[in-house]
Amino acid sequence: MDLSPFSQQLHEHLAKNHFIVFAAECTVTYHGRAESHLEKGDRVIIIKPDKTILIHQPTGAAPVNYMKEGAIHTLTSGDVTHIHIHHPLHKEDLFITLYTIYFFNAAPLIDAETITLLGNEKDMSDMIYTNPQLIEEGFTPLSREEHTTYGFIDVFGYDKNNVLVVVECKRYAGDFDAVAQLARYVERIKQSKGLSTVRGILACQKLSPGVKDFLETQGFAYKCIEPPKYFEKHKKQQKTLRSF
Amino acid sequence: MDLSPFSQQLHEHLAKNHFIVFAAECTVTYHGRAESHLEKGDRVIIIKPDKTILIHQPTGAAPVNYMKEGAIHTLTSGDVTHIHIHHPLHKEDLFITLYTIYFFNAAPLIDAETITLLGNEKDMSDMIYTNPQLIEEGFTPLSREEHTTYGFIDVFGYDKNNVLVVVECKRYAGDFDAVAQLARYVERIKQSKGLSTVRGILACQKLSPGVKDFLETQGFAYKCIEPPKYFEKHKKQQKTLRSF
DNA sequence: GGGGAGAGATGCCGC
DNA sequence: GCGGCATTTCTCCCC
Repeated sequence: MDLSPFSQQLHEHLAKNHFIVFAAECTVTYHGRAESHLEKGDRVIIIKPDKTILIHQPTGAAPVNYMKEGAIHTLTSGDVTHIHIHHPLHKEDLFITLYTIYFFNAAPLIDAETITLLGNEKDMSDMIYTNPQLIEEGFTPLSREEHTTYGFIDVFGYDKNNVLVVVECKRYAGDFDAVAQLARYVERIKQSKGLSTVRGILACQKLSPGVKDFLETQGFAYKCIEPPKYFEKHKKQQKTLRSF
Repeated sequence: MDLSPFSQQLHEHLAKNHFIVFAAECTVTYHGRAESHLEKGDRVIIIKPDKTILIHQPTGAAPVNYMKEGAIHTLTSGDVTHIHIHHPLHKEDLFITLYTIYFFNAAPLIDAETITLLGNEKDMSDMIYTNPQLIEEGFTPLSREEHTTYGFIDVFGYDKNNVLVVVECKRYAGDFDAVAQLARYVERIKQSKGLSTVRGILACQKLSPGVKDFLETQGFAYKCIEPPKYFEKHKKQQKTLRSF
């Protein structure tokens, strides 16, 4: 049995590892970490050169269904086209049935660039290493060892009285989980170093409601610190012709 | 100054709230919760009817840049086309410069369907309500109160000795954070009810390494439970013609 | 609108 | 590969 003209076209672009984008009326079923089903509707389907597939509805930022790199795509066509995407490693299956194709495009896209991102938690702990007085007067960070047997500690060092201090950074609001993390790290440091006193400081822009009390109950402190931003803001908007 | 033919086309589809998809060689800069920059390369850009924008590189499941619903798109064109996306509520800005357009498509897509998803944590706690013996013999769940002042407790009830039990469900591996959650809930229940003894049970498929000891140190128990799956698995693969 | 918590989270790094 | 942890997490739901 031959494939339909559309399936044949899709097949050829898949074989060439093209970036494929099309809009279709379709149904979608997923079996894997969970089970999902989506009745007939219009969606945009993206298949990347690495065989990542994304299915987008007309609203929302997240794909309604997807499959990550490493899947095997299989086509079947009769009155309608079926795509079966199987991921052997994750033991997942995605079944798409295409009823109407609204548009179709594919091209061999090339992109060697990697995004540069600044203002994350790593930048925050870097800033504290460079400017330890942001935590408090007399704070001396130890040489950087992020991934040690002690755990994944953002910053640690000694205070002016030579007491070990563990600092947990959060970009925005410090929540209960952040306090739980800090408690685990302080406990691990105490055990591994055989110390009875280790201080814990939560460094963030603000605290979630109720966290301040919880933090103090545990014997820890809060230090207000904002994450760094290096790029200049475009204060002056570009001269524009039309807006939506 | 007039817009270029491409900008004019884009402008019209934006005005009509169409689902827009195009591939372009472009640069992208973001200012907001963090700062990012991406040098010239080939990407696929999606603009949804709700003005959500997604920028995808040829690999990976996550968009390299994006802006959620509620943004204002502004076009400027000369030798190249600039799109400025501004989100007044989130105080975010995205600047895209388009150098080459590889393909362009837009259509008024309609989708009234909502995805049906099964096998999540809610389904798991529903299953425990219906089959309380999964936790242990004699366990009696109380009426469902997910969002109380105590917090967001998955299941709670009495054991055969009339001792209050808090159950925290996890779909896959129970980790340190799950134990911390359980501890918070048990503590809040003890305080609010004035009880000295409240049991805590972590219900999940398996435990992360080290969590078993931590759980027992805190005086809590582990119960192995798998999340429910309702849809039949497609055991028999469809007859296929070609695979990738 | 903001906070808490789950997610088929994704992605990165280290072991 | 699995595990831990940040994320411009996203999304839902409730206050």
